[in-house]
Amino acid sequence: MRPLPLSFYARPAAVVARALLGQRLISTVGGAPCALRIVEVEAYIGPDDPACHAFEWHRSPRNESLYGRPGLLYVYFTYGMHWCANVVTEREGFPAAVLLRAGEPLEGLAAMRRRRHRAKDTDLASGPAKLAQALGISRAHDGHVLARAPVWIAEGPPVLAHRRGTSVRIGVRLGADRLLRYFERGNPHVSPPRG
DNA sequence: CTTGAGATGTTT
DNA sequence: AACATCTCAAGA
Repeated sequence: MRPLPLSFYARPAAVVARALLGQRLISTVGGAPCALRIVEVEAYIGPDDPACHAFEWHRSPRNESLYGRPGLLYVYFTYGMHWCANVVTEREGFPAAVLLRAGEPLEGLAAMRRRRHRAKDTDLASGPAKLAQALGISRAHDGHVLARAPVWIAEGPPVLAHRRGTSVRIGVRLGADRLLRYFERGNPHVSPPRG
């Protein structure tokens, strides 16, 4: 399927986050095509956001991709064993991104189950590290342009506002006042809490 | 359904 | 010491 234009990502991170709900995330890592419908995301927005990895313009080899052009993948390693995938947004030089938190499996279920050992379908990609693992995304894909293989996003039916839920971001202490998590309400592939 | 602990390594 | 997490086991 045809990738979204890179101009899609050159907007405020919260706008891109909401627009990403319902889009199709595709991976051909490892050869087998896999596709997820994006059902949960979070925005991390710039040097004033204490939960953003680039708070106060912090810059290091780890988060270099955050400062790149919109449409790049920012992949980071966390908790000693997990990878998480973000989409860089806004403009080059301004660090803002959308964390891809959960997806509903559409294609390539066998390959995703292989990478996710014993997972039920609602456990294949219902969390950021699960999603990255299901699609085979890791360090090798940090800085990859989301407009070509092996990872890209194609157009899908958007999640309309009345089906959308909003909450604080999961697992963050600083910046916990901001409502920057967006998800499709009631979808069992969203990570808890699903309300 | 919930809670709690352990795994594991990079960054601060 | 904290961390944008997951899994398993145990309890309600």
